[in-house]
Amino acid sequence: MSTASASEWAEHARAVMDQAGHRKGGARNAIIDLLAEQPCALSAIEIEDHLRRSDRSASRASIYRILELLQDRGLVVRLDVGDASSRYELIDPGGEHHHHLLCESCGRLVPFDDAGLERSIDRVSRRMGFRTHGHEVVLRGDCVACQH
Amino acid sequence: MSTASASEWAEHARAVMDQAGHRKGGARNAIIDLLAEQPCALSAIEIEDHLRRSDRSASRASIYRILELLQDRGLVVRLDVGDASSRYELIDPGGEHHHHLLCESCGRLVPFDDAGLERSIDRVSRRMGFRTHGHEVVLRGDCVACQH
DNA sequence: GGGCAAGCGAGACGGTGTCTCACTATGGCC
DNA sequence: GGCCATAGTGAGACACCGTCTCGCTTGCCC
Ligand SMILES: [Zn+2]
Ligand SMILES: [Zn+2]
Ligand SMILES: [Zn+2]
Ligand SMILES: [Zn+2]
Repeated sequence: MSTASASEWAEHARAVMDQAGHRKGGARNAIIDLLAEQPCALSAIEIEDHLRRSDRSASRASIYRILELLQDRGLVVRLDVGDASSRYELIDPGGEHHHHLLCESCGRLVPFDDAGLERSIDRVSRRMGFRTHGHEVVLRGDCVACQH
Repeated sequence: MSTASASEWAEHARAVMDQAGHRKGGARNAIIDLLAEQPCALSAIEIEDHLRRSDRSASRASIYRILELLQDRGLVVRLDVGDASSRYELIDPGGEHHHHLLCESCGRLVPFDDAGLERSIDRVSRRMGFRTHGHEVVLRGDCVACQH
């Protein structure tokens, strides 16, 4: 998620919302810009804090409302790693996505991607007869930095 | 999770707790028995409800306390599918485990397992240099019954 | 049986996420 | 540009899950 592709995503997101008939919105623009420059997922509370410290804050209700809108349009994905709060991150319009290791030592979320893993998921999904719209993989353990 | 292996697990769980120096406990026994007869994961609130309707209820504090104990001993696994509450299910002492499809139509949790998926997870974990203690895979979509 | 610590219950508490409702801003229309 | 309908937003009340405290109960060892 380089700076270039990040602002690309922001424009893409705004275009999608515009095309869907939504008016412009200050809070929504601020959230889109914030998400665009993140390397990985943010919780709703983290978004609230970041915005409060910037020049454009947003109320909690708006944050959840906007995140749900962005999810419905396929612009953002919500992921739950089980630490009492969901996190949100942008979806690459090119279809690329990644998964996460939750480090039990430092608590950080480490992204990774793997084509073989994606193929396995597709395969088992077909074998079971599911029609899947998405999936989530969370590893728990120690990241590279935390293996003393 | 047949009835036979379920009661096996209950005995196994009680033996592990006993060997770890824990005294007997009524609430703990009730929770172990309840988990043993479940085909898939239950939330803490569902456990509370089930027990309240039975002849041996347990307070919420005890439920969470006991579930954490069982987790620490590797008898139970907690999984989060993102609907605002964690769910708990027993771990097969033979090492077998499964993953889940969360059906977006009927809301049910459908278990499945797949050796290829497990291999992929091991492989990517090694490739990234993680030391993992566990993992979670959640598919979202429609189960077989919900594909009109 | 007596004593003590583990096990447990009841309820207060905190944080995340939802809901309502009034206010503000946007874009179409004149 | 000015008006209006309504989408967008903010503030706060609210609900829920999970945590914590603290006093009571129960199992276990002597
Ligand atoms: Zn990420
Ligand atoms: Zn994937
Ligand atoms: Zn299950
Ligand atoms: Zn697995």
